[in-house]
Amino acid sequence: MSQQSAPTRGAATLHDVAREAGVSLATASRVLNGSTRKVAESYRERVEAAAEKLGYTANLSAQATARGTAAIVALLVADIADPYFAQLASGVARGADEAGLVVTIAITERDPQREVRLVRALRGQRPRGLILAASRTEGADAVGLQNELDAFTAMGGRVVMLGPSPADTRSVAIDNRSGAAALGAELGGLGYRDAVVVAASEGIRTSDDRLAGFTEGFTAAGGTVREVRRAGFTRDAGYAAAQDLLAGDLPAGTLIFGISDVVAIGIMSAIRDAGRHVGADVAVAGFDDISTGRDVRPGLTTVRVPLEDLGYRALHAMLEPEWDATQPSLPLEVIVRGSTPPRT
Amino acid sequence: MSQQSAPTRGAATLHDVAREAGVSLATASRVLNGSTRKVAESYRERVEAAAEKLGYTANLSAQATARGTAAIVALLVADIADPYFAQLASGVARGADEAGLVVTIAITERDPQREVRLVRALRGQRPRGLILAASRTEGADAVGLQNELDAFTAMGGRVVMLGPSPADTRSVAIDNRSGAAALGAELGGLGYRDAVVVAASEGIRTSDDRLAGFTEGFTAAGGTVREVRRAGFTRDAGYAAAQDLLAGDLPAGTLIFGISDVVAIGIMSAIRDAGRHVGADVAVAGFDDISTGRDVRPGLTTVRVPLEDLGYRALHAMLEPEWDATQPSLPLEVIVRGSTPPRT
DNA sequence: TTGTAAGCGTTATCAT
DNA sequence: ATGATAACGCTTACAA
Repeated sequence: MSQQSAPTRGAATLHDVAREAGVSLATASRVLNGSTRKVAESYRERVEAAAEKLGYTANLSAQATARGTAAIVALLVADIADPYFAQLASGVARGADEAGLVVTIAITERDPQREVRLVRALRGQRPRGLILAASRTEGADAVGLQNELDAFTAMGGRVVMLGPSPADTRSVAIDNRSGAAALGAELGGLGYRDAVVVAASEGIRTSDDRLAGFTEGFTAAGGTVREVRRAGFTRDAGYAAAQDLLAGDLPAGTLIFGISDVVAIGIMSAIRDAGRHVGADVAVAGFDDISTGRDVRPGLTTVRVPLEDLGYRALHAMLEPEWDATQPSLPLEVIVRGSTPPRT
Repeated sequence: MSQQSAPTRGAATLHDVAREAGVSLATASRVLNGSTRKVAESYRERVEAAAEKLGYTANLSAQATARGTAAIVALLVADIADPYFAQLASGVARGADEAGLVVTIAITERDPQREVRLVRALRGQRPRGLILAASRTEGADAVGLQNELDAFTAMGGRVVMLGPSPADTRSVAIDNRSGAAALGAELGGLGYRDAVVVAASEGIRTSDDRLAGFTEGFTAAGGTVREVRRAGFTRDAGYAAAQDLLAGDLPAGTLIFGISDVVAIGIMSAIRDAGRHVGADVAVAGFDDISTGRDVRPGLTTVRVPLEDLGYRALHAMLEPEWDATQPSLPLEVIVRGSTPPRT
């Protein structure tokens, strides 16, 4: 029945239901849409029957206009095809579903300007909250974003950031630094002595923290970070960086730490495409433990971040009436797999 | 600034803008929100200045109530963490962005009943359209869904299905059958003689078509499908099925065709965890060409489906005023990688 | 407990 | 070209 778009109006309205049930609009509203008010059982039944009969669904937009806020949570991610964000989104969606919220998703494409525009546009939905994954929190772009976010909170919206965030912003963070330090220590303990880090550009907190942590842990365990390569957070950036690295002379036994699993997986592919062997020849480690890491061979050594959970918690951080900034960080766990065999 | 929710109404309204600019509500509306009507340059400027000054953003809900339809497209996927759906979603998001639409996403968890509930809930948003990926189109559950969808189209909404769909429904489909046939033929040509297919349950069109096509092509090329294992569309289902298969006696040189790449990747992992070798020992092929397939080793032989593109096209199929059912299928291409080396 | 009616922020019709 | 003003579908004091 995809006939040429009919007069648009077709759905049964609350009005229709009320008439059908022979009650007032108010009564119908009270029984159908969450209200604490009581209504007589007989009426309730009639209204429900009428609603069912007419196939009534509340018009969320109208509800939102009347209430001033919509049962929506908006999620901003860099790239939904990236498993990292996809897993995060999955957790957000689960939490939202439980809370009766609809999830609206927007893709920033890692473009800060675009992100600002998106926030502004999403603000128009009057969502209950905004969840931002991977946003710049420093630098020139950050202030434009912050203005937009302030406008949003000023009108009663809640903002949650995943990862590092300004002091007065709700956030769900992990301790990138100590996680990376633990990874560095572990790898040092395994006998690795030379490492190259493929990181994102300086000024990106997540990257900076992981780099600093790793260096700290690895150095303490007797290793040396020979070089830091600046790439992005994508698989292809990792691939390219590794390709470049391999073109020079990369001593066998070197460890490459990719700032995220996605990057690390790109690195692994580059190594193999260059005819070298991941593990025995060049070791690789990542961070996040995205599910793909289980399926590549050798398995990718990494730091496990409960991504789904993170998304779920972000949603709840948004729901919470009061925000307690002193949230415990989520547990991080080093997972050693075949990509970093013990060096003896 | 997450102080206790301030005066709640905080955002500047069109009314405010109009007053600030000293024009009528109507004029302000005409300037700010797409209207073909003309308004004098001097007014236009004043309104725009006022809007800028006040940080005005149109209230989409109010707009939607007034217009009767929201600038929203709702997307239903089984699981957003699954790369197949994530890539699809990515294309939808891109198209929506270009068209000035917001994407709302809902997760069905492969539960038909849940899907019906979700469609009903989403209907409440009065979205411009609904894009369904991987829905049952037959069986008892399908009728409940169809009712819900009919109600939606009756009120002017558009429905697009990805994959097989009822005759009068807009859809973007690929020719699973011939793609799988081409794959089967190619693999037969490579020298494979015995295959096991890990499919989804019977009655799921996509699975049925791929199975039928593969069997057809493989048989014609001189091979035999020894067995069909029923699993699901997930990585873990593939893993489990393969584990089971390997527990019996699976002759070396057997080819396992996973009904989708996600399944095939699970199969590959199971094979390796069982201490056997993918490729030389047991060959594996999949379908979809999700990006992960590039990063596993050996690379996964598959049929390339332009997923991102598919999502993008679905969005456009929704936008199209008239729907021409005779759309050409998207091109499918067999990609042979290391998981199915030539058998000599 | 139930109903009346005044909003909510926009759009769109109809005069001017 | 501009401006009143009646919808849009729903919520929510305030009455009854």
